[in-house]
Amino acid sequence: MDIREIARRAKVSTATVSRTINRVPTVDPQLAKRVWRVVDELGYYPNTQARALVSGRSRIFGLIVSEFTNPFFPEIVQTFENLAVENNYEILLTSTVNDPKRMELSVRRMIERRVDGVAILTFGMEETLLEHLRFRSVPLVFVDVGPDVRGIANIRINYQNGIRQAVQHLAALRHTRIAFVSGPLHLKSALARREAFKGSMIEIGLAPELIAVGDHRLEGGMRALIELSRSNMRPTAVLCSNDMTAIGVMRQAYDQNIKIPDDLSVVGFDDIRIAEFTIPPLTTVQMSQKELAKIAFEALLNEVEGHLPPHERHEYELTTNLVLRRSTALAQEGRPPTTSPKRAGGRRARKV
Amino acid sequence: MDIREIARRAKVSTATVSRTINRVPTVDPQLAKRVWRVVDELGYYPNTQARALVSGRSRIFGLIVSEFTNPFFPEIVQTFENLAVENNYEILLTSTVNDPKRMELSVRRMIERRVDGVAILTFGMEETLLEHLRFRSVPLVFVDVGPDVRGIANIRINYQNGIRQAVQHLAALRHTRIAFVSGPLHLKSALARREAFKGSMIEIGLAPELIAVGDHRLEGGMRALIELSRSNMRPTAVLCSNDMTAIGVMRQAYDQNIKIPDDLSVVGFDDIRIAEFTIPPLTTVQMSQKELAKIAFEALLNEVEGHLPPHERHEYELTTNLVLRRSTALAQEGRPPTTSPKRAGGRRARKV
DNA sequence: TGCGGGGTGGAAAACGTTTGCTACTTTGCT
DNA sequence: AGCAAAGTAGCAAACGTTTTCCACCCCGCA
Repeated sequence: MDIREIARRAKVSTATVSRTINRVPTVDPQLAKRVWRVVDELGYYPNTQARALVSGRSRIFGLIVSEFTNPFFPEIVQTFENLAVENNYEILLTSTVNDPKRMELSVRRMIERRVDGVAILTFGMEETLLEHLRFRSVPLVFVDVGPDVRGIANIRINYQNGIRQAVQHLAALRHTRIAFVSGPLHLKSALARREAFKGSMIEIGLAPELIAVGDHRLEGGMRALIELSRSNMRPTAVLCSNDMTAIGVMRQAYDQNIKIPDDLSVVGFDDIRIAEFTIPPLTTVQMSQKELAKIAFEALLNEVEGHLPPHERHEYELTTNLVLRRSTALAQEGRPPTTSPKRAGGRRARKV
Repeated sequence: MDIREIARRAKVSTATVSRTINRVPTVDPQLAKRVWRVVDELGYYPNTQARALVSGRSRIFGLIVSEFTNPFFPEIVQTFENLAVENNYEILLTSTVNDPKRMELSVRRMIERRVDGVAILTFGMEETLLEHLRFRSVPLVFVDVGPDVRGIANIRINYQNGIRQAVQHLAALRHTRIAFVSGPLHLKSALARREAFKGSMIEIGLAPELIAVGDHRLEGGMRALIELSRSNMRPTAVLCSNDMTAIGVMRQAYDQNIKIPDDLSVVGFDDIRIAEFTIPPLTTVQMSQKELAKIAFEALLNEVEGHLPPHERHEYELTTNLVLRRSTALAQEGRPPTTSPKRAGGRRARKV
């Protein structure tokens, strides 16, 4: 069943059917009504492929992430989809799983399906691949550390803001031996977080000495805590480069019978969904995934439909903020005899 | 840049280019090589929309889930995508967010993009909507409780298996007061789980009396534990209808200073990713999301490309299995003085 | 030498839309 | 009443492929 069938039954031309469906205002309301009736009766749905072919616009946005199973992304995908349906777009969702082959494939898939724009929300994309997209002048939006190139929108992330808040929060709780567990150091985003930590410590006269390197995953957090608790400057608080690391730290603490937050304060980064569900709920620096997705989508929409000056570099910013939950407490030395009555019975000798 | 451009430069017809690209064996290797060179030089990528238009096959599979932020789905989406790229398919991912409007939109989007098949991995889809798909004879695969209709593939889930294992595991640990926290009772899948629990209890001579109803979310689990611990038959073990519920139970237990697993054993259902990361790691009944996605994808592929008898009802089965972690232990009464040395110091009087 | 047949490559139709152009109808004004 | 202008609707080309014929070439055989 195609547009011609509709035209025949409504006794009009296909042009009129097309115009009716696309709500072109020049068609007579009488006719339009007739067309709509047939459309509804037959349950006609226009063929998007044919549309795309002739109009040159697919109404598809590509979304490249690294892995869906990375808890950072589901919220992003959901928000992106919500915006997409609102604006009559479809999403071509692609994951790189950190595999160069898959990255290349991702880009190829985007091009073959003729997406109208691509949001690249993964770190560590090879620049040569992007040339393919830029070459076809597909609008692009990058997060955080996109190549500094005209014609690519960029979302800069203000790590400093949230991390400073976290450090100062810990300092206010009388912590001085504050450790940092970084992410893998080849990631620009991980480096940026570490630098923000150092800066924030120095600002308030503390030495950023206790730094362990993790891998942004559970295991790295666990290892890092082992390493840190062996040091002779054992920390009373740990700030982590992401939430999974923090969860790893808490898990390791549990295994070593270190009570959180009584014996050790832990702060994460990202505020992924489950941060709220850990035991205890994790205090963390929020980098709003909703907001990020929203900015990314709107940036794309701007590039495609808005009338921004082309070939300019468009910058957006996302800031980060501390959200307090229950994984931090006064440092042990300075704490009054009884703190939170609910979490009684914490103060047992540390085992390590 | 299109196929004609390639044809011109390679001095062949578009037909030959098309055949070359599609690896039709009748084209002369000499010519083919010439074509490929031009293709590579120009970085030509065929236009999928044009392809789809003429071939009638979009090479897109629809995937309908309820919400990406539901931790049950990311693994499914990831696996589905992996299989898709392997088979040169694209995914049209759609979420219903449990909103009838969005469900309708989901179906409409599938039809407009002319997907080759749809996997419906959400519970509670309105049947009338599916008529639209069936009417266009789009291959469908349902999970669990699809309408019993010819031409729709169905993945049956064997809840009984895993739940029986869970109950017997608890019984073996000398638990007798085993409670169940169900999901929302309008969900067939929740009902099935509850029935499986009842059956498994009765089988071994225990009365399935302690049943609270939750909502498959954290909050429901928390409320359920409050309710259960008020009862005069306080349970020593709780089996939950899904993992989020179990996490809620554990959270509530933490707040009430009930030690898990020492004072209370907890078992979840689903084995979502984070079940491994809770404190303590959650013992749960695994309903493999990878496996589910795989079955769904292959079912679709069978319907589309395989030569199964059409108009027959194809059934698949997914079984469930208990995976042991650390949220269960011997019931308190029957436990020897020292159990796991690592988790020392649990045995404090319960506060509730 | 002539003919049949297998193997290759090309011309052109088709897929289902949108849209520029044209032609017709109506309206309003003089 | 006659004409211009405005408002509507239709014709047909175009989008970029695949695929069906069909024609051609070359080979082998009689």
